[in-house]
This record gives sequence, structure tokens and C-alpha cells, in this order.
Amino acid sequence: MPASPSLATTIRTHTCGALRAADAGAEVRLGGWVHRKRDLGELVFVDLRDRTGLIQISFDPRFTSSETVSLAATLGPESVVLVEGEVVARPTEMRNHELPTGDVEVRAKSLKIVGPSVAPAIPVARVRGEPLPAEELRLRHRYLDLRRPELQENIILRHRLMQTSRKFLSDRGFLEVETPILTKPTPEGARDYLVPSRVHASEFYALPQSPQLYKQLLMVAGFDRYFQIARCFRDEDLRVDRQPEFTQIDIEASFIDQDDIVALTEGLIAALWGEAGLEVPASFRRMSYADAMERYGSDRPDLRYELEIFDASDVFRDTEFTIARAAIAQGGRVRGIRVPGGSGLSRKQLDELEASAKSAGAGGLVRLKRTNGQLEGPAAKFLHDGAATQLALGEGDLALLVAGPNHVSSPALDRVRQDVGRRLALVKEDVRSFLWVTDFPLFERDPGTGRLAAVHHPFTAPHPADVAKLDSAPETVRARAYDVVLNGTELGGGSIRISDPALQSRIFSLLGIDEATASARFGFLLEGLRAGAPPHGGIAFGFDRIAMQLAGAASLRDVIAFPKTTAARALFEGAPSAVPREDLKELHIRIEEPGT
RNA sequence: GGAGCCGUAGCUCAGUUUGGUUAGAGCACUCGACUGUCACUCGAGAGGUCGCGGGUUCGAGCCCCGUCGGCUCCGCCA
Repeated sequence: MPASPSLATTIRTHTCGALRAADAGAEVRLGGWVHRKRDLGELVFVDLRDRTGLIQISFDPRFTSSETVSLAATLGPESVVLVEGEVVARPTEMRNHELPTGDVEVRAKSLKIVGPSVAPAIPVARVRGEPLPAEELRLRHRYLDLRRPELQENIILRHRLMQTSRKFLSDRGFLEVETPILTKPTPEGARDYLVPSRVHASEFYALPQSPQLYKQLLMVAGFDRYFQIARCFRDEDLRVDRQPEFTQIDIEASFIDQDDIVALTEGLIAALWGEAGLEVPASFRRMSYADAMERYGSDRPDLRYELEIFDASDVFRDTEFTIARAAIAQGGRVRGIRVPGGSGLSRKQLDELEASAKSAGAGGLVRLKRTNGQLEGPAAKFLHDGAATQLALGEGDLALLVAGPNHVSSPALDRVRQDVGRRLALVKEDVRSFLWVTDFPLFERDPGTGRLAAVHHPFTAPHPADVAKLDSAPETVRARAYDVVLNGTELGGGSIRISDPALQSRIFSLLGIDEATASARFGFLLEGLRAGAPPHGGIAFGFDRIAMQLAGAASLRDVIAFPKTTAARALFEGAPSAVPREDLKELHIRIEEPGT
């Protein structure tokens, strides 16, 4: 990180956190918030805080007027004051080793209260070990919560990550271009946030779910390399790592292929993690989607621990174990994981694992453990003598198995795998496991309607080798799409786009979007592609999630200055809110009373 | 849309299991004492719509129903 600039102004000469032993003897003027006060009668200490840290101010009648000491004694927490005084070294035994400024203090000569404060609704300076105030209060009094050094650090880190992204991309010829916030509604994907048009009755803008089409058109326009720290909006229910408005590092480039995006992205991630003082591998492991699903049951596997899924169908094929036989007869399999030393898990723990497998859709969880050379478990009696060897179970190992089609066993085993990894502390917490997942399927079939839907989005290019199968076997067509995953969390994803208008039309038609609809929704993209489009592709990162990872935060709310609640409310300013009837009338909107 | 947890003083919590006198503690706040503290200490005081509404009961913070708010998860998030 470059040296910090001076934050000195006409009002202050230093910041609170900046003072060191070398400053002893300096006359300084400081401004800040009263963090804590210790009033010993004729001697008063104040910890003064700004975003750079804390410094102790002493008010001593030997060095200032008794009026000033009395004024200091009246200070309430969170008042803003200006202090003039001299930096003095503290006697050795009075140094505070917990503070970077703890070798010195400022001996105040004058004190001015410039921003008196009422008693804060939630404490900023907290009692050690006391839990944080309720999240509701933290959000309602956000200006106080944001004063806490922990949150300040998060927001400052976020700033640095943003600047790092800009510099990294700008240095590589990427141009930062803004795209509209008032844009066109899209029926695909997430629900849109709509904005009514005053000028055009009964018509609406939508806030962008991502700048996807605009960035492709910028490639058509010849800008060649684009990026944006883009705000995106999706009206879906929230999670601890999901906010209705969020920020993406959005990237697109021309005359590139997947490997170019991969190399660029690995560099960007190295720069971002480096900004947080962390190292990342020079290049990341890659795994196909098919491999990831087969071996880990997930398209974003956490590879900090093994517990790889294996196929145990052969062991059960000719047995009387009905559940397994039925699954195999219907084209399914018996798959599972081996848990080394897992025979020590208690009945209760195994029941809990089964419950989580069931909650992920499995019918049950078959347990087999090997003790004293023998297989034990409810299903053991169906198995022949060599089964333990065939399952490759060592002494004291446990196998956890799910029978059924892949779309049942994969998510169930993913859950079981994660639970086991956590319970047995198999997760190597100090490892950062980056992974590229590639060759996603282009389409998936909606189980309800049987219609094809785009896995990524409808502008994703099919794998050239699979184009011939578009009509005959569309579900087997691979996409030129890629996700980057860290420790089981998706950091970002992207694809090479379709640049051939004829192919784009064909994909629309496979997705059941007829020509008129395609033209109405995406006409501007199709026209653009017909106007001479370079091969192009890109990627987008969830910037908030990256900040959350690097800040070590437990919630996205802790890296966003003004986040929304789980119910998508802003408690601080009180959004959303009702509006005057006249405003609605101007927008040609009439509210249907609830319940009518 | 569904499930779970939580809601008592400004803040963090006890009290709810088994309904019963005047609902407690620490911190913060107010007043007083204190010249080297750094979570200062000591003394005194003030502070309550037990989220809200309804019900059961002689009696409800505690039991029942509803509702609001916060959090976590499922669905949803091309």
C-alpha cells in the first residue's frame, strides 16, 4: 500500500492515529470524537478517535486552565471536539501497548466542543466481550455503527479493493464506461425493480440486473476492453450473502478466448488478495462441470478437503437391498463418500447427517462402517464378504451412500460432504482453494414445463465441437462458460458470447423465444451483432462477496455502508415508503388497497 | 410463499421451565468524591407500553391465538 497522504487541514495538524514517539515535543491540533473519558477529579483523560485511530489526551491543571479541565470533565461520549496541545512521551510504566499511539499522549492546552452529542443510542466504544447491539439497531443507527473501528476497516478495505480493481484493469487497457441505470425490463432471470415513466403512461423502466447487453454492444462499438464497477439490482429474497442491490466488477473484451479471460482474472484476483495481504496461486486449478458434479456433487466444490464421491453401484447391483436395486433399475446409481475414521461418529450425529441429506432431497442415507474387519450398518446384511474391500473401506472408516438419480444424489452428497467436512474439522482453514469450473451445460430443462432454459444466459456461446448437437441433443451441448470458485463460494462467472447473429437467433428459438419476441426484447443486440461484431466475452465478479471474504466478515451487510434488511428494507432512511397520491397520479399509477 | 430462532431499562442480558407481593444485574445516563487513568475507582440517583393486539385466568413478562420487526435457512436469485 502506498504511504498515506496527510489528512492535515486548516483546522487540524494531525490525525489521532498518526502520532508516535518521534512526534514528542510537537505542538498539534486534533479533531475527533470522544471515544471514552476517564475523569479522576482534577485530572481527566480522553481517548480521542477518528478514522485513523485513538490517541489519549490528558487534561492536567499543571498545563492548562482549570476551566479547560472542568470542560473536559463534562464531555459526553461521541461529542466532537478540537484539542490543541503538545505531544509528550509517556513514562515507561504508563505506556499503553494495545494502542499504536500508546507511547505518547497529547497534553491539552485548549479544548473546544464543536459537535456536542446526545448520549448515543448504541455504544460505539464497547465493553470488552459484550455482544454487538441487535442488528436492527445497528442498521437504524447506522452512522453510529459505522463509527466502530471494525466496520470502518471493512469500508476502507472495500475502497482499496475498488481502487485496486480500477488500476489493475485500467493499466491493461480496459476502459471504464458507465451504462444506464434506467433500462429495459427483462422477463428472463430475476424479478426486475421497475421505475414508472411519468412521460409515457403505463410504461416502465427497469433497474439493471447486470449491464450484460450494454457491455456486448460496447464490444460491437469497438471499445475492445471495458470494465465497470457496476451496481446491479435483483428483486429476489435476501440471504446473508445476497442484497437486492449489489456491486459487480463487470468485464468484457474483444478478440479474446476463454484462456485470455482466465489469465486476466487470475491476475486481478492476485492483485485484490494482495491488497488484503494474502497470496494466491499463480494459476488456479480447473475442473469441468461434469467432473465437479460427479466427484463433488456441486458446481462450486470446496476443495479444502477431500471426501470425494465414488460410485458404489456395483456393490449393490445384485443384492436384495431394495432401495439400491430399485434406484439402479431406474437408471440411477448408488454413490457416496468415504469418511476416514468415521466409524466413531455417534448415532445422533449420523441421524443429523441423514436429516441434512433428506433436506437436500435424498430419500435416506445408507451408513456402512468397518470395524474389526466387518461391515456394520442396517444395509450390511445384504452385502457379500468382499464388499468392504470393494468399497475400499479401511478399518474404522465409514461410507455414507445415497441411492437415486444424479439430480438427487449429487445435491444430497454435496450437503453431506460439507457437513462431514465441518463436523470432523477436515476443512483446512488456512488454505485458499481457487478453482475454475468450465464447460457448463448450455441448457437445462425445466422439470415442470420441459422447456429448455439457459444455464448461464442466452448470449453464451456453445462449445464449437457441440454446435452440431444443438438440435439433436441440446442438453448435452457444452457452453463456453466458466465460474471461478473459492472455498465453495462462487466469486464470479462469465462466458464467451455469441457474436454470430444467425447462431444467436437459433439459440433464441431453441429457448422457445420466437422471432417477434426476440426482436422486441433483444432487437438492439441482434441488430448490433449484424452490424459487425468481434469475437468477445467477459466475466463479472460479485464485488461485495469478495470484500466480505477479504474482510473476514460474516455478512454482506458488514461490507456495505448502508445495507438492506432481510425484508429488503432500509431501516436508516426508511425505504421503501408510501408516496403522496398526487405523485402516483402523475405516474399514472393507482394503488389497489390490500385485500381488495 | 414455507420453516426455525429472537424481541424485557438507552445498550447487553437474567427472570418464562412450575402464572402469584414492588420485574433485576452490568454498562451507559444524572449528581457527588477522587492528580496518572487507559473497560479508572467509589457513593447516591433516575430510568420499564416486558414489540403490538386479542384471549384464558381471581391474577399474565410467563399460557393460547393473531400481528409487526430483526436474523438464519428452503423456494427464488437467466
